[in-house]
Amino acid sequence: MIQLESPYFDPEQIMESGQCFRWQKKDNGVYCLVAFGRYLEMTKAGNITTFYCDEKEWNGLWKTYFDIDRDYDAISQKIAGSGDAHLKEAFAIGQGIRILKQDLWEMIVSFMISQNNNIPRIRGSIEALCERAGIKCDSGDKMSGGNADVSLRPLYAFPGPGDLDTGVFDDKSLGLGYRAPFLAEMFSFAKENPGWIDNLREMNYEQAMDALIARKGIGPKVANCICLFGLGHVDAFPIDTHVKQLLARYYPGGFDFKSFEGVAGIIQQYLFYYELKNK
DNA sequence: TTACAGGTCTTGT
DNA sequence: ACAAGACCTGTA
Repeated sequence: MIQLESPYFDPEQIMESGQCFRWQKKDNGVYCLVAFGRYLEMTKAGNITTFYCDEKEWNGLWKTYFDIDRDYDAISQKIAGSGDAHLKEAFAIGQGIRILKQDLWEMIVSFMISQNNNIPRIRGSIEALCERAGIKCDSGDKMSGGNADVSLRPLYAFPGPGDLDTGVFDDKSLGLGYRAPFLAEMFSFAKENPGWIDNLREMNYEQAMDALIARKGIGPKVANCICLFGLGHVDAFPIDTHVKQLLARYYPGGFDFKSFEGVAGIIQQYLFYYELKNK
């Protein structure tokens, strides 16, 4: 196992910050997730988070996924030194949030599903797609305490572009609604153009935004989420219905983006989380 | 019944 | 360029 001591890591807050849809909290307080085809469990006690994996897997995969190398203390100090009282409040509530570096393709599909939708249905649709593809994730033997509830555990890897039949999206039980044709088109496009995804990784923020928005079913908000959570462009600042409301209410004179250049996307998560907590 | 959910597309000006 | 209106569907 791996242990991390930091006030800037909280599984509960990350899970509720809306950037990931496949994390789960089990009855015994264990958090679990599937990413990049791997299953992982975590627990938190005080400022110490325990990850149930070995050092090789930690260094090769999760360290990047959890954004471990970023200096969140510097962000904390930047916020403390700002004159933004609302942001300070938000950070006090959600300082355990991090920007996950998630699988790019998974982010594209997940946030396409998220448009004009609610969290429970988004999660249901995503999990249903994973089950439909039926690719077992590499999990097995690493369950904390050996008491994992298999019925709750996400068992399937996220399907790649070629892992689902195009007809699957017509199935109403997936709950995709009017987004189904967008997704069918994206899956078939990505399958026929395997270089498209890799090219996105080589682009800067503006280029990636243009390439993403060119696809049907991806607008500015979804593209920003993909840039932020899948490409690590931390200047991306997704403006959804909640952020729009919060900006109008707490920043009527305009938000000071210049002061937070280079971390705007992370700031957005604190604000978003705080807004949700207050509703 | 209506409104809303981490929006986007299409159409009309 | 910008403003409506439509859109699947579960939940309150």
